[in-house]
Amino acid sequence: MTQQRAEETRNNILDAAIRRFAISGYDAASVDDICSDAGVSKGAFYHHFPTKQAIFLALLDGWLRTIDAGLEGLRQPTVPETFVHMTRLLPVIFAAADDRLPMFLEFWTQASRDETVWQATIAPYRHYRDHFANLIRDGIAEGSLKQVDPDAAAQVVLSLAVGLFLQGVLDPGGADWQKIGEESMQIIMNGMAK
Amino acid sequence: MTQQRAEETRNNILDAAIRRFAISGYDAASVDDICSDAGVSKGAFYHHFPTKQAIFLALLDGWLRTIDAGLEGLRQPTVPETFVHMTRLLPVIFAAADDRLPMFLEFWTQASRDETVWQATIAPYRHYRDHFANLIRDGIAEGSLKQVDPDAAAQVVLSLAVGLFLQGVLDPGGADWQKIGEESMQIIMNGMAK
DNA sequence: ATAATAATACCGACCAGTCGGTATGTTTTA
DNA sequence: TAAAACATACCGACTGGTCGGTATTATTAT
Repeated sequence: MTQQRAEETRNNILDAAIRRFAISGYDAASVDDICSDAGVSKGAFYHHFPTKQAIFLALLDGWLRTIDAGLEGLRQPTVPETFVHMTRLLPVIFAAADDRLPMFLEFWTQASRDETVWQATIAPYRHYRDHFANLIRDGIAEGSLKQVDPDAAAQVVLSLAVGLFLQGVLDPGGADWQKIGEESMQIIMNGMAK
Repeated sequence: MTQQRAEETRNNILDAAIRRFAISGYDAASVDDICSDAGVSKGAFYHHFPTKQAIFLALLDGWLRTIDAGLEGLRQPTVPETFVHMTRLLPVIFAAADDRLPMFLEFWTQASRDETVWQATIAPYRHYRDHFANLIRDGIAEGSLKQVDPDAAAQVVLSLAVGLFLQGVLDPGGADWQKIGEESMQIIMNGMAK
């Protein structure tokens, strides 16, 4: 029960920051905004986070953990099935974190300009690519995929995922993204299947 | 020959704006920055553009015209070949407009928050999707593609393009994007080919 | 158990500087 | 000379971050 209040305050600040960044963007969202939204003073803010960027990185870190967790334990009988099954994550992601989605654009935008943010944002994608590449290697080994270049193929999957995600964020009503996602993956797996 | 000087000034402002937005982002790039970079006074700026957003939209408009122009006249003997050939645009886009690329992130970020920018940024993607869908319909008609849902398949292509582009912007050295692009499209076409 | 002490959490006024935009004046062009 | 093009000076609102000080909680001594 030590720092219960402190942790609550910290979470309030994080939640408010998500909201504000999503609405106004990183630059436009002022620390004062975040504080008043969180019902907390500026002093409290700078007690918990050294800079404005620090809270941004904290949010990013939380997101990556969420995705990592989602990618575990969805293995299916065959590798192509596993990939297709993966698209089931899409509606979950979209639904469970509706207001957070614009944050990703913030992550990417900041990453293109700030080396620190870049390291924290982009580097993990290479981790996902490796993950996919290993899956594809398994598929080749089990005979369900033909002998494609695993790294290139993994990149294809990753690009598609990123593209789907970005469009889903920007144009939620533009298509049935769950359906598109599943069909996309199906087509790609068709193209690589033996 | 009336407004020759005026047009030159206008172009200087536009060029400087591209540079500044790419470096610092829309919010952080100040009008003063743009003006001094363009070697022009603030009065001149507001003589040519009513607001800061107006110059942003002007840049966006120019970009969409460029892409539209690039998509013309690359028709190949068959539809799958046409799509694969399309990936040849990638290095051209990347090379010819290196410093402008981060601007796209700005476009997307702004679009997620501003209805006006959204209309100007996202709506055109539906236009591209229709373009792709028509191509796919042609492919089905000519017998090179099997009977996929044209709209869904077009969305796949578009998502892949967006994903490739975004990753290329964020991580230029992370992969050989030209190669990845070509192989991706190849895989997708394999998945849809008859 | 309780008082004393120390550490943490929090407050809000304040700073120096920046922002987009305007008002007004000067120069260039037709 | 009238209008268009450009320059300069300036405004009020707002920025991220600091700082002196105050509650609140945890630790230790008695």
